[in-house]
Amino acid sequence: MVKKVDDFQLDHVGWRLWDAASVWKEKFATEMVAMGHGWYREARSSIIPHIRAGGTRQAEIVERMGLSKQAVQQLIVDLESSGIVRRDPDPNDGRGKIVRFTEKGLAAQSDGRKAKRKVEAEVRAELGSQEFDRLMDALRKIGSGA
Amino acid sequence: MVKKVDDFQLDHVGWRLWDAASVWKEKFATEMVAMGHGWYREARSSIIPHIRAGGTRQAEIVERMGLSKQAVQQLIVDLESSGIVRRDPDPNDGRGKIVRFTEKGLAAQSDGRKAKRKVEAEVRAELGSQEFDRLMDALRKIGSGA
DNA sequence: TTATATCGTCAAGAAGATTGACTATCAGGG
DNA sequence: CCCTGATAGTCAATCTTCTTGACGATATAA
Repeated sequence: MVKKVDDFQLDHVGWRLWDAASVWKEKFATEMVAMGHGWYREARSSIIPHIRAGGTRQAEIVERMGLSKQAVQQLIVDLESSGIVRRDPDPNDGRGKIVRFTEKGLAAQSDGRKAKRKVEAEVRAELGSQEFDRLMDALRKIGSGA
Repeated sequence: MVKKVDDFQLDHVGWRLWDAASVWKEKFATEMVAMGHGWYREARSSIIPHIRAGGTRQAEIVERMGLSKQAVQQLIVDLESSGIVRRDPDPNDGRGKIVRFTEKGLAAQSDGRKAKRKVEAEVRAELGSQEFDRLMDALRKIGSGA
């Protein structure tokens, strides 16, 4: 199925942003699957960039992602059962847990970066370097300010 | 809750596009609610721009939206029970149904256009007209081609 | 007229996220 | 040292959005 715009009222920034973001996600997911990460799914993978090399506390991931702690937990549990991350108790806080990559997780993270670079390079080629940089500037301006 | 980027790996086109699209959606929803459309929710409202003044066949909406026909139907049923649209049998095809706006629906569509213009104007003001136009060009290039 | 395809519907369920209720732990003030 | 209140994580139930599967009715073409 193909989305259409033409004669209706869809040619505005909001839709264009969403559409472009969708294209990006699809390309990225395709790359990840091609690299053998069959477990890859949007929601799960959205956690990955929030885990530091040395591990990140669950509460910090919650804060960073802007989701409820329960939602984040469910995603982490899924990633855990897929062998992407593991959780250790926080030595400095008996309540806390630290989320760390497993070997498999580190590989996924590395492939994720590879996929990101590849898709980004495609977009840059499509637009030209200068226009790409201008796009990024504009997006940063109208984004959430992060 | 606030999303964060800083020292992680989130400053790339995909995330920026998604983030900017999120900001847009939130602003738009806020406008709609402010105009009294309490029924407004993202999924439901995504149908509205696909209904023509003279009505649109359900099957055409399905094709345009790129969702399953069942998903589209559920959204239409919801809109119907909120009094936004009604459905008449298609006089030219005993199988088909034509989705039309009610009075309330026409008002919502009109307010939707108003909200769109308002939010778009905000973004244009933030970027400057020239940069805004360049952004739109770039987004059209990297979008789904519609 | 008889296949075949299309249009819409009903039902069940997966995926992602939410809210509410609860336990364990921490940190600060008496 | 012991309350009090805030924080970290968990468990359970539920909501929204969308999917797949099965189906009846109508259209189209051989």
